[in-house]
This record gives sequence, structure tokens and C-alpha cells, in this order.
Amino acid sequence: MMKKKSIKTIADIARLAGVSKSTVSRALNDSPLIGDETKERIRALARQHNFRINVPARQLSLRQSHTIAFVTHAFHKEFSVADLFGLEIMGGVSNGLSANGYDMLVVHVNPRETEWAHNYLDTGRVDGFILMTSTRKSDHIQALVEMGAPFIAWGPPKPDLSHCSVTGDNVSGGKLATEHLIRSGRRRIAFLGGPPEELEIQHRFQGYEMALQAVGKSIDSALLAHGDFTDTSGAVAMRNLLEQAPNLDAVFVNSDLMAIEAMKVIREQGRRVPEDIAVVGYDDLSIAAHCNPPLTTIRQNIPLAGRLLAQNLLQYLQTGVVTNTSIPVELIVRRSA
Amino acid sequence: MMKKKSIKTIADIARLAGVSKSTVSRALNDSPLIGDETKERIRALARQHNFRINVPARQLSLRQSHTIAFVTHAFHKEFSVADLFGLEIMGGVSNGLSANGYDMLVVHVNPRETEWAHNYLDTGRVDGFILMTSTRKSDHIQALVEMGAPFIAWGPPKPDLSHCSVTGDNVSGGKLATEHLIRSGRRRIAFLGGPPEELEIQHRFQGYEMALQAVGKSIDSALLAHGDFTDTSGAVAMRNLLEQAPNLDAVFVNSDLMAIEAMKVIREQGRRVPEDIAVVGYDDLSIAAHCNPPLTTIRQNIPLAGRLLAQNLLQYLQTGVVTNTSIPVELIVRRSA
DNA sequence: TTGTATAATGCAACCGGTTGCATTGTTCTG
DNA sequence: CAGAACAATGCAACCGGTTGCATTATACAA
Repeated sequence: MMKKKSIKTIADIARLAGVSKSTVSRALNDSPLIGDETKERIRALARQHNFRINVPARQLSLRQSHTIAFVTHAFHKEFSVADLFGLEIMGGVSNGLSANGYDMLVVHVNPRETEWAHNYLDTGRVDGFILMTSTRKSDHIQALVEMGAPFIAWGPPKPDLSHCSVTGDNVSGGKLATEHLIRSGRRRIAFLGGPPEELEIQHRFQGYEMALQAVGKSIDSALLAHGDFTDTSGAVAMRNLLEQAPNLDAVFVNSDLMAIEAMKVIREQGRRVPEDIAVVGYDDLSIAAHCNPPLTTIRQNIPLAGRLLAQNLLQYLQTGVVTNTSIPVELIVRRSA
Repeated sequence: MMKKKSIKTIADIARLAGVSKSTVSRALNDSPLIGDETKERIRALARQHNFRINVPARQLSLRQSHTIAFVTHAFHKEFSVADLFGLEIMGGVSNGLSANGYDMLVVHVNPRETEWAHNYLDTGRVDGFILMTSTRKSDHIQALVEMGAPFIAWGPPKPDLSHCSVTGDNVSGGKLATEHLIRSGRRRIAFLGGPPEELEIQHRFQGYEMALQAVGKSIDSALLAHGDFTDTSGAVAMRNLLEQAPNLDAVFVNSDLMAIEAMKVIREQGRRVPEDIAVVGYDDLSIAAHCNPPLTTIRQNIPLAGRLLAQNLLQYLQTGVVTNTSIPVELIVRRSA
């Protein structure tokens, strides 16, 4: 039995090594002020007594927490498929943060309350935020900018505000999806979008429009519908589309989840996917590969997105450089289109 | 513009109120030592200067972090459907913790490395762990018990060790699923389980066995197969089953994800779900309702599970009482069986 | 040899809270 | 009215690190 008792603070190590606290602190932080043998001796001691530094004490002294809050708003009070996208990104973020020695705190916020940021920042609990909240994101960004909080957001940056962001290339996404449908001979291609006020959606619509115009077609408003990313809204919107434009032969849906529900509606109405109506989704969530038929969709490079969210935020914390990154998307062809 | 500058510490408030730091600290913590009007006066001041306490300082002083680590092991380095179950529980845990004023740190660990716990506990970063790691969970539990770390695990408790846990009632789950299949007239009911060495799986198998014995049937080893909870392993196991026992007419699969893959295999072999082969899953993940056909499955009450994991761990921290809770499961009948 | 860079280490204050104990002022009891 | 009990507050140490500014020792130049 080795007694690992009582070797808990740098003062203990200092006593053992016959030096002062300062020296131990500097040695462990690899300060150039400390002589090489002393440094090694102290480190060896720390190692064999498996000393672990006290994190709150360091945080207090350094006035930084080395912790980042991943801020998300769960639709249904609990996580669910609807949140899958944010969840998958969280995986990447977590990797990116821990690779840089940061911890990740997960915070759920009320979408219409912007006070939360103070409770985490002003208390010194976290050094910055990664913003994934989907509803009312714009308000939150506004609030964070106003209070000068360090953060990075997923999605296109608010054009009038200066803040860090990482987003998928939504214009290309819309374009790729639409081009694919055109190429496979579809004539009446519907657009089933998310909330029309969101920039992301507007960009995807631009891509859709560009692809159509490139082959000399123009927008038919009967082929347009919008949901709010929930499964039920996807079903409703699809029903509307089929009513407004019974002869449509393809639909580009702005999320995999809504796409899956849309396919259900299509089948219920006795049409087949993809024979009668081709469906393209968006996001390539892991369910896209598992549904029936497997969904053709636009993949956002989620691991990359997560990593960049982490890295760019940390970089901003250190250098103050504001980055707005757009990452490429790719078309994944499966069975539904 | 109000100057909110420089009102950052309790010392500032103390100066404004003309009292000492101690008094402010006590007032804010609602100590009975402080007179009512003083208390109210101090609080009012704190409020109007929107003072926020410094968390690291408090953590240092109190020697507790009011933070819990949610420990998980992502299968593929990134989150994915395979981790959905853990993720959904995380939502509940997060709610449970924040309702009690605790923060949640999310930690990914290497399944075969048990050193991580020291890095979070001995440094004072967290007060305890919630263990969701699936692979090698048993090793981790062992290690945590040995080091005397406060934690609670999802799943049946290791019988030889004393530690907190919350688990679904797996025996009932297996029984309910099997009974349902028997009731709907199925004769040759297969069992597609997870890793056979896991207690959870053994319990579900017991339920399966009990239900069969209740109607005078015994186990047929040709109807048994095991996967490791991944999608591909589900497909492989299902193919084996169809080979070993071509005439099976139902299968009880130990996870929704494997069940979805199993249904795919069944269809590929030209059999129909549920007409030819009925399928029952396990977990009622949110994808279960969205797949085609919608999956009949055993629901674990995930929000409840999350809440209990949080509550019981906190209770253990305060009182030292070890709880082992089993929560009820229910059969959700959809189209696949 | 004396003076002066230079390298290595220690002292003590500080980060922002909490808390045991002493102190002061009041009220109650005998 | 003295003495005790009690309520309200302040003092100062402590939690465990970091760091600016001495201080000491060694080397090197004049």
C-alpha cells in the first residue's frame, strides 16, 4: 500500500522537494525560469505521488475556466430525433475541445430568454459559448453580441453583426440537390423548406432557383411549401404540396426528418418513392441511411463542422480574430432519388 | 448608461452596503445569522447591480464543484444513431441536474482506459459521474468502486459490488415482448440479443424464456443469435437466424437499431414484415416511430431514467445512501408486430 | 578585486469566495 | 441592576493555485 494521502497540493510537493510553492508551480507549468534538473526532480515527484492540480484554484487564479458551454435548445424538453443534428455536431465539438484541453459543459436554454449567458460568463464558469439553438437563434446572437460575450454560432452569420460562425454551404446544397433531380429527368420539382425567415433556408432556396434557371425554368409558387423542421410539420407541408400541385414528380426537403415524414405521406397517397416522386433530404443524419427507402440527401460534414466550431472559437478567445467559415456539402445518392 | 463596472465581488457589495464581506456572503446564502432587514438590503443591492458570484472561487472555498460528468463512449469517434439511446438519456439527466443547480460536463472516454476518473475527480472539476459507457462498462465500474469515486451507472448493478444504479426492468421487457408475439399467434419466435455476457441481455433472455415456458414451450437454440448493438451486427445476426431457422415467424430484437437493420434483411430475402415475420425492438428510440413499418418495441422511460440518474446520484453525494432502482418498461404496439 | 549581468529561487500578495471565533449591542432573568 | 443569554456583525484565516518583485548565487567583464 502506498500512502497517497496528503499529497494533494503543490505546497506538499514543495515540502518534499525542499523548494517553495512558486518553484513547484513554475516547474509544472514548464516555466523557463526554473533550472532543468530542479524542474525534472519536481516533476518526477509529482508523477510518483500522482499529484493532480486543483482546477478551481487554477481557474480562480487565472480567471479563466478552460470550459466552453455548448448551448442548445431541445425541442421537446427532451432530446429526440429532431435534435439529432445538433447532437451529432456535439460529438465533433467535444473532440475538438478536449484535444485543446478544454471541457464542454452542455447547457439547455429557454429559447426566449437571453439572461442565461450572464449566468455562465459573468460567474466565470465558462470562457465562451457554442451556439446551436435553432429557434430564435437570431435573438440570442443579438444578445450575445451586445453583451460582448465570446461565442461562435452554427449557421450563416447575421449580416449586420460581427461574430464568429461556421455554416454549411447552403447555396451549393440547394443547387446540388436540385441539379440531381433535374439530371434524373424530373420536371416538376417542389421545394419543401424550413422557416422561410431563416437565412439558411433562403440560401438553399437560392441554390434551388439557380439550378432551375440554369435549365431555363422558373419558380412555380405552387411547388413551394415550408415547415418548421418538426416531423409533423413536414407531413403537413407535403400534404399541401400534393394538393397544390398533384402532378409534381420530385421534392427537395430541407431536412432528413421532414423528408422521412414526407415519404410517409407520399406512400399514404398511393404514390411510390422514387418511381412516382423522388425525394432528396438534407443533413445526412445517421437515420437517413437506415430509413426505407434509404434517403438521398445532402451531407453536411458534421465532424468537420464540430471541429471547426471548437477550434475557431478557441482561436477567437486567444487572438480576437473573427472567422466566418463555410464548409462544403456533398450529395449522397441512395434510393429515394 | 449605468455603470455596471467594478461591481464584481462581494467585497464591492460590502463596501456599498457598509458591511463586511462575511455579512454579504451570509446574506446571499440566506444564513440565519443575518438580520432580516440587512439581508434584504444586501440582496437588493446585489440585484440592482446585477452581481453574479464567482463560481470558481466558491468551488475552491467549498471544495465542491456542483458539476457532474456524464461519461460516455461514442462508438465511432463521433456520435451517431448507435449512441442515440445514451444521448436521449443525456437530455433527461441534464434536466435533472440543472433542476438541482448542478452543471453537466460531457466526457468521452477511451473504453479501455480507467485513468480518466482521477483527472476529473482528484482535480476537483466534478463531484461525481454518471456512467453510460457501453463497452467494457464492467471494468469501469470496478475501477470507480476501487477508487471510491461517487458515481451512478445505467444498467443492472454488478452483483458483487455495491454501487448506485438505475436500470430498466429487463426481465419484464423480454417477457412483454415475447408474450405479445405469442398472443398474436406466432409459433417460432427468435431472440436476437446483444452481447451475451451483459447482464441486461441475460435478463431479457430470462423474460423471453419465462414467457415461452408459460405456454409450455422450450428454448430452441437455432432461434438464438447475438449482435453487439451496431447496425451491421444486427444485419449479420438476422441473416444467420434466417439460415439456421428459415421457418421462424417472429423475432425479438434487443435494440431498435438492430431491429431496423433486421427488417431490412428480412425484406431483402423476400419476406414481409409483419405478415411473414413479426419484429419487436427494444428502447423505443425516437427513430422507432419514424421507420417503415413503424416498429413495435419495448419502451424504456427515458426521461424518467435520466431524472433518476441525476437525482439518485445527488442523493448519494449528500447522504451516502446506495440506491439500485429498476424502472418499469412498457410495450408499444405499432405496425411491425 | 570590485562591479555587474544573468540564472535560479523565494516571499508575499492576490484571485473571490466561506466560516470559526471574537466582539458588540440587546434583551431577559433573578 | 448585575449577569447571562442571545442576536447580529466583523476579523482574519483558509481554500490551492499564480506571479511581480525581491533576493541570492554564480559567472564574467573591467
